[in-house]
Amino acid sequence: MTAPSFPITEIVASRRPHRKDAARNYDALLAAAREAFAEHGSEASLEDIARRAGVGIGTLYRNFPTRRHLFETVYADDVNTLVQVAQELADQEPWQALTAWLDRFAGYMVTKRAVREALNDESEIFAACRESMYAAGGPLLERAQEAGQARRDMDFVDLLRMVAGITATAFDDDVQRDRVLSIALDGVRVSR
Amino acid sequence: MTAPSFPITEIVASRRPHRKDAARNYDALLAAAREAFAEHGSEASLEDIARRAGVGIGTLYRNFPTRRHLFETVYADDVNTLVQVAQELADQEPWQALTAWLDRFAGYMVTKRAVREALNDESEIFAACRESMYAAGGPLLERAQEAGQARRDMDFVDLLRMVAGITATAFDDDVQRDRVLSIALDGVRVSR
DNA sequence: ACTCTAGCGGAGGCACGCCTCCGCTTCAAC
DNA sequence: GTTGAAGCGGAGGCGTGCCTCCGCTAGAGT
Repeated sequence: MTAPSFPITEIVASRRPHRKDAARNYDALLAAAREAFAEHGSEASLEDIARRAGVGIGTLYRNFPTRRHLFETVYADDVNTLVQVAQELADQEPWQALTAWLDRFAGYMVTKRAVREALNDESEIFAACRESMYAAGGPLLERAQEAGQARRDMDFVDLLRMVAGITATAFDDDVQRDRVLSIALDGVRVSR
Repeated sequence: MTAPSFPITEIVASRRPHRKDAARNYDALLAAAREAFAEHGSEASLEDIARRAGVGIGTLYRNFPTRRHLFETVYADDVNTLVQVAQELADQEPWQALTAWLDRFAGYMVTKRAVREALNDESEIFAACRESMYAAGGPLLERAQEAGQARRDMDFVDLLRMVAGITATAFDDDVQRDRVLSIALDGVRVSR
C-alpha cells in the first residue's frame, strides 16, 4: 500500500477539456454516466450513456477511451465528496460523527450496484480512491473506539463492507433500510 | 398474501421429463444454470448455460421456455433445501438454531448475486418461495424473541435482507465475512 | 472577419446473445 | 426388430453493444 501518486481531487478537473462546447459535453457525459451506472451497474451500455448525454458515441470515446476511464472518473468524483464530508464532521461527537458519515457513504456512492464492484477493483485509481476514503473515514472509527463507543475487534474496511452490503440490497422502503442498518450498527456499538 | 397454489417441493420433479436422455439433459441444464447464475447473476447467457451442459440451445428452450422458468426452477430447488434445514433445527437452542439457519441461508442460495434480485421479484413462483421460506424460518426468529434472545423491533424479512446484503458483498476472505456477519447479528441479539 | 484545428457525430464492421424452426436421432412400446 | 413420436442440436435471422474512422462543424486566436 503506497500513497496515491496523484490527488484524487484533480482527476475530474484535470481531464475536463478547455473548449466551451467540449466542456459542456464532458459534464453531460459524466452526469449521464452517473445515472446509467446507478441503474445498471458498471456494465451499463456506453451507447445508452452517449444517448442520454445527447452526444455522439465518438465524443464519449474521445473523452473516455475505455469504460474504465469513465467509471473511474465518476467514482473518484463521489469519493472526493465523501472525503470532504469526513473533514467537516471532525468536531462532532465521535459516535454521531461516525454514523453521520456512514449515512453519507450509503447514499452518496456512484451507485449501490457499483459500490461493491469498485470496493474490490484492483486498478490504480480505485486503489487510490480507497486509500483516500480510508484515510478520511478511518479516524472517525478510531475516535469512536477510543471513546469506548465502538467495539475494537473490527476495522474500518469491515465496517464499510457491512454498510455497503446492506445498502446495496433492495428494501421495501427507506424506513426498512434505515431500521436494518441501525440494527447492524448496534452490533458495532459497545453495549452500554 | 395467499398460500402458494402448488407445493414448492414439486416444481423440479414435476417438470423433469420421463425419457432417459431427456432427464439427463434436464439435470445437466439445472446444474449448469446453477453454476452460471452463481457467476453472472440471473442475466447469465443462456447459450453459455447450454454449452456448459453439453446440450443444444434448442434443448434448453424446450425444457425452459423462458429465462425465468429456468431461474425459478433452480431457485425453488434451493429454497426447498432451506425449508428442510429449518425443520431439522427445530429441537436446538433458539438463538443457535436461528444463526445456524441463517448460515445455511447465506451459503445455500442459488447465488449471492441472484438472491437480492429474487428476494424482490414479483412472480408467482418467487412469491411462493418467499412464503415457504418465511414460514420455515420465521418461527426460528420468533422462538429466539420469546426466549428473550433476539430484539423484538424487527421482523424476519428485515433479518433476511440484512444477511442477504452482507453475504452478497465481496470480502477478502471467509474469515472477514463471518466476522462482519456476526457483528451485525450482535445487533439483533438482545444485550445480555 | 478569417482561419485552422480541436472537436463532433454517427455510419458501419464485428461480436455476441436471443429465440425459432426443422431435418435428424434415439428411446421405448409393442 | 420395427416403428412412431418424443427429443435433439444448431443454423440463421434479428437485435444490440462495442469501437474505429473520417468528412463535417464550430470555437478560439489573431
